[in-house]
Amino acid sequence: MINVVLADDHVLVRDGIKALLEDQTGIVVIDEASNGKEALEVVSKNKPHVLIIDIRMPEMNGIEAVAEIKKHYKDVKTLMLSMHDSEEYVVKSIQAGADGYLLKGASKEEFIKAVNKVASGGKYFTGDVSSIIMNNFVNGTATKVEEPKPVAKELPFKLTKREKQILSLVLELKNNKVIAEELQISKRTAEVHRFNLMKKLEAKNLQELTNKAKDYQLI
Amino acid sequence: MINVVLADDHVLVRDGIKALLEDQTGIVVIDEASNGKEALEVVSKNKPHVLIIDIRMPEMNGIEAVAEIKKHYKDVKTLMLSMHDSEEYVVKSIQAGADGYLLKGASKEEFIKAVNKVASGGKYFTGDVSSIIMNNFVNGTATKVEEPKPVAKELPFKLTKREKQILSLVLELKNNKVIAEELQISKRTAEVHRFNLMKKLEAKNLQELTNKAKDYQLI
DNA sequence: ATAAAATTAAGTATTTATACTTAGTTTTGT
DNA sequence: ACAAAACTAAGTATAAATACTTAATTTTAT
Repeated sequence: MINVVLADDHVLVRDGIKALLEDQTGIVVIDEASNGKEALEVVSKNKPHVLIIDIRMPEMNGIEAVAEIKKHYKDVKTLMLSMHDSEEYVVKSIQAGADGYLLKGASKEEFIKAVNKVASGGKYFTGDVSSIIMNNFVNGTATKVEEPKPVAKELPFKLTKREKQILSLVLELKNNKVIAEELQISKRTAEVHRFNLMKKLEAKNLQELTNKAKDYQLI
Repeated sequence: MINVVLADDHVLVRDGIKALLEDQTGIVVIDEASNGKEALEVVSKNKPHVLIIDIRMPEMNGIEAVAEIKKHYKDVKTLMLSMHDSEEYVVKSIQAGADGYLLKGASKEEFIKAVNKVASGGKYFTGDVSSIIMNNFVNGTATKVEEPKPVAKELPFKLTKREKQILSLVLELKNNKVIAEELQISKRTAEVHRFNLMKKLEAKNLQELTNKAKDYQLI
């Protein structure tokens, strides 16, 4: 049985969520609060498994409340509720230590999934805010977190789109045959592009080509 | 109008997704592929806005395909499809540069939301995989970020001193003539060493040689 | 609409690399 | 001292890259 505390300043919203969750065996709403301060008190009294808390509330907002709670009751899981996918809210919620984030328009199924997930020690952030998370926190190989890149030399030439494409394949040490197959062009064409690249970069072998490509940051 | 390419090895799945998306104005499936290699070709030919790609496929899996595509067609957005929320798949997809991740059980609404989101330059990772993302990539106040472990593979062979010497020159993309001059040996000798290196590392081209050398940390 | 730029690809000759094999000459370990 | 391992390098045949040129399409910009 998962014990839940609901914090939202609108009774209607609390009732709605309660209805949504409670005809589901396994989840029970044991107490409620109508602002952040109250949420703190209720959590300290009841030690629920999960606190579902709205972000915009009077007295003390949900994010501040969660930051406090996470300091003192580390095993109370927290699920943020918000009207919109505000970047600021999402970022601050994560920094505060929230275990999940749902929009108020979430379906019953998603609500239940989220509560179960965070109760069992996982996280649940709705897909609607994934874009914000990825852009602000994740630097996967291909994602940007604004690296301070060294100054590139000025290009005394311009490469066409196709040439850049072929350059990148050449730099992977692929031979013309492979490049041709990959781009669905004739091997002879690949050769021409490679030849033009060598000319433009004034390289007389692959080694020089990679070096210049690095210098000009074509890499 | 958003142009989509679908890659999945099951025709039924493709048909299902197509049906799901196409009665929605604004999205059109312009081509299909049944494995990763084919996906590469189709993408190179059609330059779609979005590639929806299954992860488990024969020939070349979806993650490898996306990694390739992201290198050469940076503005083709990619949406991964997977049966389950496998940690490995999610992590590798993000590292490959995927723009989104959906489970096959996603609703029509979520599908359409995801396609629109990635097409417009955003990200869409379903809530079901948020836990994985948070645990692996996000270091909010309370989450851990793990260091990448550079574990070298065990060497199933031994390189001689001379071979290591020549390997390092080969990896600098120097040709046999240059290497021979540098080491004051005959070009033919350099060739033999290079040949033996290729054999030992089981590489069939320079590209594979550099990759294996990296794997075994001979670099 | 049309000129300029880009992409495509063939032709030709020369140089390198690849894929081996064989084999003579050092080094090195015990 | 002596066998094993390492280094050297030639032979041969095939495949690929290099270094160009020419030129037919296709795309892009004005």
